[in-house]
Amino acid sequence: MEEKEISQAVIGRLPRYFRYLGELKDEGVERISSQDLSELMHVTASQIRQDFNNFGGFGQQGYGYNVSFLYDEIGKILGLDQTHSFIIVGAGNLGQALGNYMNFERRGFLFKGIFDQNPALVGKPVRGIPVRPMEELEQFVKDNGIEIAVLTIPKAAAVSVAEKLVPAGIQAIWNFAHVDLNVPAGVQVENVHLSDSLMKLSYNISRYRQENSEDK
Amino acid sequence: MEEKEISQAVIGRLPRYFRYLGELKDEGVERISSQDLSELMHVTASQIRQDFNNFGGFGQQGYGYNVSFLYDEIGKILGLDQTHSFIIVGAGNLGQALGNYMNFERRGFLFKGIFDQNPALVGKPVRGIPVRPMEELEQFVKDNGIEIAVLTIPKAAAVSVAEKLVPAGIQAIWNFAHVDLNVPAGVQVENVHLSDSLMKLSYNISRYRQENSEDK
DNA sequence: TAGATTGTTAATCGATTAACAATC
DNA sequence: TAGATTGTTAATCGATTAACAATC
Repeated sequence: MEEKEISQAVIGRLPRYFRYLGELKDEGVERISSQDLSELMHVTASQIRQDFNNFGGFGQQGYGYNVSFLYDEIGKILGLDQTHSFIIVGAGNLGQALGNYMNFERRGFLFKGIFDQNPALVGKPVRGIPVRPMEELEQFVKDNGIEIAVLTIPKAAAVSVAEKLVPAGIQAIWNFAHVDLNVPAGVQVENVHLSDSLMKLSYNISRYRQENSEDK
Repeated sequence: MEEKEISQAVIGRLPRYFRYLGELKDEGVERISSQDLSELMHVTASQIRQDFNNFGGFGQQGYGYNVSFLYDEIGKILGLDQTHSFIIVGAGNLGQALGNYMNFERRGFLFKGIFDQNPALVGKPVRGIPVRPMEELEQFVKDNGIEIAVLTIPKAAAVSVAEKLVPAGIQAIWNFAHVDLNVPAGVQVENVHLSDSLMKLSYNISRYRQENSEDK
């Protein structure tokens, strides 16, 4: 029964495959070889074949991969054949921006509610859904079987909100707060630490400058 | 002269060290051993020492690491001892949210301008800075020596905007558009693909469910 | 069938962890 | 000095790449 665990390195590449295959599909491309895909995506053909084979044989010798089939299969692996309900906790700039971002819907992520502890924001509609007070958070998650909570609140608040969400039955947290959350195994956490990302960019700017001044 | 290249795996961990050290510093902690830090951060002490030693010896045998010193050093490595000017291209929900996000300033990232091709948005102030029309983008980058462009525009527009930014002298692109940008070496690109992140989360939800239904 | 291309095993590479001598 | 803890080398682990037999 014990399926071999797929490494997060592989998982991390799946969305990119999914994107390229979606584009190929839209262009009407029917089949593609690992070689052609590797040139398009700038990765090795070997890696592509290894990655896909983690999930079973999607291709055919002498033919390659059927674009549409492979696209659908990767979608299923990513769970995109199902819908996922989500709420946003924190109706500040970022929370509202994510609430208004329509593209998540297209992938089956359904925006169900948004919460804030600031009374001035409560009632304000975000994409037609009024901001709810924080007091209603746990009951709302329970009543509506919410799967994903998006945390766009300051880090001080994030830890305690996570602690409330877990017993309410949340299954996953998409964490934009700049703090590491400690949740039980079984609750998935995906961090988006924007300032970390910006720091990496900053490092690479500095490094490049240094390299090019040294080489003089 | 050839410095040994630091792997991106190491770079990717630096912001997290920086965050923990900043918190320790704020708490008034003066020194910490790799062992103690490893327990706090849930990584191995060995990795911590290896990571730091990529940049030279920051510690002292028998003592550990001076928190404040190490914090400053990592800040320097990340280029946070210098300021970086940035502009935002795309004044939609996400662009405005990032413009209003104050915390970047604290790390030396200075918000210099915001652009949009929608005439209805032009002139609208975002954190006191009026949205400029796209036509002014290149000249503005040149005139103000802008280092970083934040792309919060649809993917179709992102590729052509990047092609304009490069000759205008942009040094780095923080790319929120869901597309891979092809820029010359020397222009740093850091991608924030939110939907990819959400797909990973979705995968982990599905995987966990499967594992726990199989084990029944 | 012959050619093309996968699936998969083996080889390589790089990153992580362990171990310990150096040294504060 | 003795104890603690780094810096660094060696061992292990995992991920990537190469190679090729299987097969469409």
